[in-house]
Amino acid sequence: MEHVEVFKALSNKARLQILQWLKDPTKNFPAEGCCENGVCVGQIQLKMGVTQSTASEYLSLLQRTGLLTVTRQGQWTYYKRNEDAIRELGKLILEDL
Amino acid sequence: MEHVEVFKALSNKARLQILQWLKDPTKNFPAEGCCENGVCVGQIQLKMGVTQSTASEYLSLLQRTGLLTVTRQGQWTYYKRNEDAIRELGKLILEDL
DNA sequence: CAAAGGTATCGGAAAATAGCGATTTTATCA
DNA sequence: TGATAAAATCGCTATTTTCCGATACCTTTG
Repeated sequence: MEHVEVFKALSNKARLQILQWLKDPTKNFPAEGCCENGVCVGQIQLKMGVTQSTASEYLSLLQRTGLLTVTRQGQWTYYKRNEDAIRELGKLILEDL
Repeated sequence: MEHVEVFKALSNKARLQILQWLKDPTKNFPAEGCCENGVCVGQIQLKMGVTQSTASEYLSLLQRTGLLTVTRQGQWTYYKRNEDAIRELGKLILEDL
C-alpha cells in the first residue's frame, strides 16, 4: 500500500470519524455490536447515518490501507483500529515526509 | 484548516514528491533557483514536468494547508517546507488520530 | 511608459471519487 | 432446505479532482 492511498483514505470526514469512534468502542457503540475484535459493520453504519453499502466500502477501504483490521466471526464482520499501523504512519510523517 | 484538507493535499504523488525534493533544495535544484526562503516555482515546475499553472496550483495548495511557507521576493515566489507544521501533523496522528 | 519574465488565476475536458439502491454472497437457524 | 440476517459487490449518477491552455497580475528593466 502506497502512502498516497493511506492519505486518500484519511481525506474524508466520515472515515476520520470512524477512526475516532473506534478509539472507544464500548463508549460509542451498543455492547451487542462490540467484541474484542472490534465493532460490526451494522453498528457503524447506524452511527454514520449512511447506507449499508457506503459503510461497508469505507470500512474495507480503511482496512485495505492497513488502518483497520478485520475479523469475520459468524455472520458479523468486526473492524478494529490497527494501532501499530497508525503509530507507523505518525512516525513516517515525523521522519520521512 | 481542517485535517481533512491536509490529508487531501497529501493524497497526490506529485505533491508528496515536492515535499521530498524540498527537504534538500540545493541537492535537488540548481543553485540559482534556491535561496534561504526556499525554491522558486519555475524550478519546481521544471523538475515536476508539468505546466506552470499546475505547479503553481499544487504549491499554493500545499501552502494553504500550512505544509509549505511562501515568500515573495522580487518577481520570484519561493516555497519552503514548514517543518513545524509537518512535525505537528506527525504528533497529531500519533496522539489524536 | 512599454516590454519581458515569473507567477497566479480562470475556464474547461477528462478522470476519479462519493454515495446510493439493487443484487449477490455468506452464515445461521428452523 | 428455505427463510432470514449481515455484509460485500455491482452499476449508476452526481460531484470533485486533475491538469491543461489562455489570460491576468506583478515586478524589473530599458
